[in-house]
Amino acid sequence: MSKGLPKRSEDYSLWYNELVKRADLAENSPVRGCMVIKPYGYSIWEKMQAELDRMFKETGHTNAYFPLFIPKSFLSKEASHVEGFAKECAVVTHYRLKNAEDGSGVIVDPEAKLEEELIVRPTSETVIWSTYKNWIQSYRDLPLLVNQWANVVRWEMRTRLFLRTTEFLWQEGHTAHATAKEAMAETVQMMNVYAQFAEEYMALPVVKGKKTANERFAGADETLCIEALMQDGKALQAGTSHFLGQNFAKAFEVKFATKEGGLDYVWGTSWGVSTRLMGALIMAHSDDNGLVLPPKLAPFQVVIVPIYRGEEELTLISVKANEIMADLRKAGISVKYDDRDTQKPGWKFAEYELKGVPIRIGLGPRDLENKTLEIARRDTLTKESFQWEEMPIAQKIGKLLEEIQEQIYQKAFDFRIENTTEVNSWEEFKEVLETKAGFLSAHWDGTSETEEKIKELTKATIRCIPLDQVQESGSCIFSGQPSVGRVLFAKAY
RNA sequence: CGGGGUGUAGCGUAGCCCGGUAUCGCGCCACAUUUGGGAUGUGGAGGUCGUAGGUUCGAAUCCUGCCACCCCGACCA
Repeated sequence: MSKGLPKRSEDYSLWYNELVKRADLAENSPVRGCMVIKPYGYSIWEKMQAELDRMFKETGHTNAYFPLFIPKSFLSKEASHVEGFAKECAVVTHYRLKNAEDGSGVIVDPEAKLEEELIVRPTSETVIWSTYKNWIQSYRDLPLLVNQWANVVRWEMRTRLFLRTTEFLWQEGHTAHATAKEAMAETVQMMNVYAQFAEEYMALPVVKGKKTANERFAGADETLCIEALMQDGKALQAGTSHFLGQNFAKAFEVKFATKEGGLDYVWGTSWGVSTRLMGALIMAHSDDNGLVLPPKLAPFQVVIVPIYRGEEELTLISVKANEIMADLRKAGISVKYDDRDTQKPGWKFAEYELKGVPIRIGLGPRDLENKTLEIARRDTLTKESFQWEEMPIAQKIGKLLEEIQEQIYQKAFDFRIENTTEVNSWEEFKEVLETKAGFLSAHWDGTSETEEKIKELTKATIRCIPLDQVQESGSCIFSGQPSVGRVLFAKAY
């Protein structure tokens, strides 16, 4: 039992915030809305980065880095883009400080005003497309497949650790193509990469879909997304992939000589996932005892806790523990041996449960005598006694890790199925939303007006038009107008 | 940015209404006994009471501004 971690059923938000802090993932910083990502939390992010980066490279992308600052004029070149981001931009107006004459400290030097203000990037489309103009002349320069790992700033009204912070870390892919078809294929491909990552590594089942015009990225012609369901029944947009059409190419005059000898604007995409995925990971699997991490993303997959009285016992146990560690590491399993004498075993058990370590091995004199190990699973909180002779330890643990990865996915998947409800009337819609929440699969007439009205009345939005949407005729739950298929509604983070 | 709430030691808090220099628990340090689910005892350290002003002989307490955090709206990955 974790000491005083709030219960999910009592106060989900409080549970989330406390968990993030107590599991040493992140904490608030002195700057409003910004967070310090602590070493344990950052290790998880690094694991995510490593897998995503590998997947991006396997699909032909390379990394580059563009500047943090964007000239103000760039932002206004694409009309809907500036409209979407203008209200949440941090602006640099001066480049120097000086000592106040009254000795009260340091002040902004009014002499050092910038001629053109700089925007701290909320996203990098503009600065990247202004650069692409110089990189692209011919169809031979295409496709251009670039990703960058960066921080961005969006001055949000309300922030929450990982889910919405003023500054966040992310990756943004920006590609340029000769044809719309190719760009669209890229957009779809990257959504699939995200979905695969979420499901295989985060053990997070997602719905792949298309955003409605209302929810689309500012400057995109089409936005694809992956949507996940959290334990409190709210949806979380976990990643987006945008088909930009020729919007940014036109705004930044990016033309290329076609194979046929013509001149055309290039077609673009952009796609990103952020540290918000950390929030999704935490909320999807964790319980009232703390974090539950999927083995594929855990900073260490196994922790060995020695149980001993006195130096001699510890020495004997450590010999066996080192042997186990060597075996596990040889099999590619990450393991930590916590032989600190400063904390007691019970304390360590609780601590590693809070931190979500998938497997804990207890090793004491009784085990040495009986040739056993105590193996405890974080996801089910069950313990078993393992005989050394039963099978090689690396094989045992390897199998168990796979099983855990699979089971937490399955648990989240079952949860999503149970919490996806088909509704067929406005009354039913409102009732299910209030009593059960989750995804509501319902007919919609396809108009923004209806979507807005529903949002206004219930706070629920259309999370996506699922890619696997079944074509069936029905009538809109709100307007009664004809509809060709169901879309997913939910309250969202 | 609007409404509500909170801010006192690393963390959680009492004290505030009714002004007199801060309570308790956890944690921390030392020693001893302990170690298979967050040990026990004894001793000890640690506080510009979020911050800047104001009122007062005197402010954690009363007043004002600011900052941060939480909840509810509007905004959003």
